[in-house]
Amino acid sequence: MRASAGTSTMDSAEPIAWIVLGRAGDRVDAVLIGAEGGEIERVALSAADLSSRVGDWEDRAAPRWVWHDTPSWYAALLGDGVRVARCHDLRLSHAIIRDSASVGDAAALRAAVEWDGGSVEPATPDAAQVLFSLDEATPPAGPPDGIDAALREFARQRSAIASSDDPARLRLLVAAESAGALIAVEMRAAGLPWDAAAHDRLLTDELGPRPAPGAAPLRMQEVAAIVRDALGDPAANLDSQPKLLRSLHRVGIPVESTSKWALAEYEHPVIAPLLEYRRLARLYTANGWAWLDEWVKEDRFRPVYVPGGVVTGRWASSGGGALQLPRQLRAAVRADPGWKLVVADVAQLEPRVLAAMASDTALAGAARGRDLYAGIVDSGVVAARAEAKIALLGAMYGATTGDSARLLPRLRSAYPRAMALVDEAARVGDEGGVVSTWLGRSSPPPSATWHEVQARAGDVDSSSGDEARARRWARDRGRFTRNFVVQGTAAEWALAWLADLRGRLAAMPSVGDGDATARSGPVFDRRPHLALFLHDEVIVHVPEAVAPAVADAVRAAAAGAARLLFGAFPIDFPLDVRISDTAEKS
DNA sequence: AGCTGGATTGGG
DNA sequence: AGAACCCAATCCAGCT
Repeated sequence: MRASAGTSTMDSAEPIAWIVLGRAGDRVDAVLIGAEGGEIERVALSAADLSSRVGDWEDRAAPRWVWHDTPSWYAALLGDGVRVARCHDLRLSHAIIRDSASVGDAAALRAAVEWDGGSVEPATPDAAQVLFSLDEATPPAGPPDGIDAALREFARQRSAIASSDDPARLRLLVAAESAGALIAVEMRAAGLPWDAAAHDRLLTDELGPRPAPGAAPLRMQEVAAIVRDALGDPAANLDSQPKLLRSLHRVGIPVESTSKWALAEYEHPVIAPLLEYRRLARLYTANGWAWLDEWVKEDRFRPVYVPGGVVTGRWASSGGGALQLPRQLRAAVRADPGWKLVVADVAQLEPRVLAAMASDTALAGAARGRDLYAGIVDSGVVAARAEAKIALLGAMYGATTGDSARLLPRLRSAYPRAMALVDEAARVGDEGGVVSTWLGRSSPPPSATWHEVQARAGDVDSSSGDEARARRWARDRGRFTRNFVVQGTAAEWALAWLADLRGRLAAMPSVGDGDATARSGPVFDRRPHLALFLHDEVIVHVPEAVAPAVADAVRAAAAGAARLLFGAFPIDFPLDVRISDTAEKS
């Protein structure tokens, strides 16, 4: 290896397309690769130089960075103020390509089981735990981080993609997934602007002052006393489901569950205060002061996002409950002084994606430029918006009973192509097959147990119980694959939207010297940045002056995502976009 | 003591 | 009013 890339790198005939990184103790190995896949140069760096060298290469060559796991490289780069435009996350790409039904030969990838694990990043924000974990005898499982392993895996992946039925789509998918990995790290680094004082006021208004450790909040105690009074039992336990159930039975409420809906069936003085108690308890335990202390530091909520954490390709989160931001708490999401939030969500993302996947021009027409459900009503398919919604959701989720199932025949005759697509996905899953999203993410195959259950039902001496169970499992799987193709493709659209938007934000001018900066870290304190992503919603934290331009960029990115996935097919993805100080929904 | 599964409520 | 898909987080009960 040469000690330095020098200037010869930039003068060489072949431009740099990829730079693969790997670790070896305190050394970082970088391998520069040309567009044709040929190795241009190998460079050894000291870990201390990594950020400045990556920054130089990024400015001069704008390569796609290839690394084993995005968080374990990119978090430190961002901390040093280095942003990169593109990467190829080997771990995430491995999982997609390995399972994609479009890949002809995935045997080599399946054999490389060392790439199957999760990210090595800690699930908690506590840096001390990272240090301790390094001292452990058994390091946390994760993909290999050396250069040779990375080069071999990268070669396997490129070869497998080339063997795919549609290499361009699969390339698009791994690029989008990798862009998501960058964005997840960036959003954690920048954080969601969170007004801890406003959150505290909200808690105090609802629950009373913060209680001493071990004590319940005052307002919860008061409501609990009313509930116990109505139960005629001063010692009733309101937090244990079985005990509460027995208490309810004693006062003549024959519920079988203590859920909100079951209780709503009965008229009794205990019901209203009990529901109020549950609401307060939920707020206190899930998003109370303890949550605030743990997850909000210096007015930033920094959750751990897990790209690709859901089988369908949706993101998951680990800790903090980032993907369940309760409506009530949106008031605590607050832009820094001189900054605004651009809050945007897509109306009816999944049915629009379905219309485009199926080339269903009738459904796309109903969706054009307006509320999709209203469009279905206007087309005379059903009488009311609520019916349109329930029928379409039922079609995508696989409802078999109730109003939704009753309305399905009307959808089938109005939108035969869209309905055929989901019905076919259900049939394939029901029969044990694998289905794929628009870009080629495939559903996992049925488990060995699933196959055993089906096989047992086919035996000559199978019982009716065996057969009923096999049918039930088959139908369950059919509903899963039915939904998988739509939810998974919607996740791909959302990734494309996010990646396009990220590029537009990076191209916007940063704030001037006299303007307010945000408390969002070295890369993001002077420019608009993504602050939250929630399946079909984004929140961008922006300098006040550029808020309208960012709102336009969010819309343009949605149009870009539609073009990227569905080309010229006429499908709209209208957004609800608000410029505001908080993230509250209208 | 620590794990798992059920119940519940929150998100899409 | 619920059902039907994908989830996370909490607490409690019951188990090892």
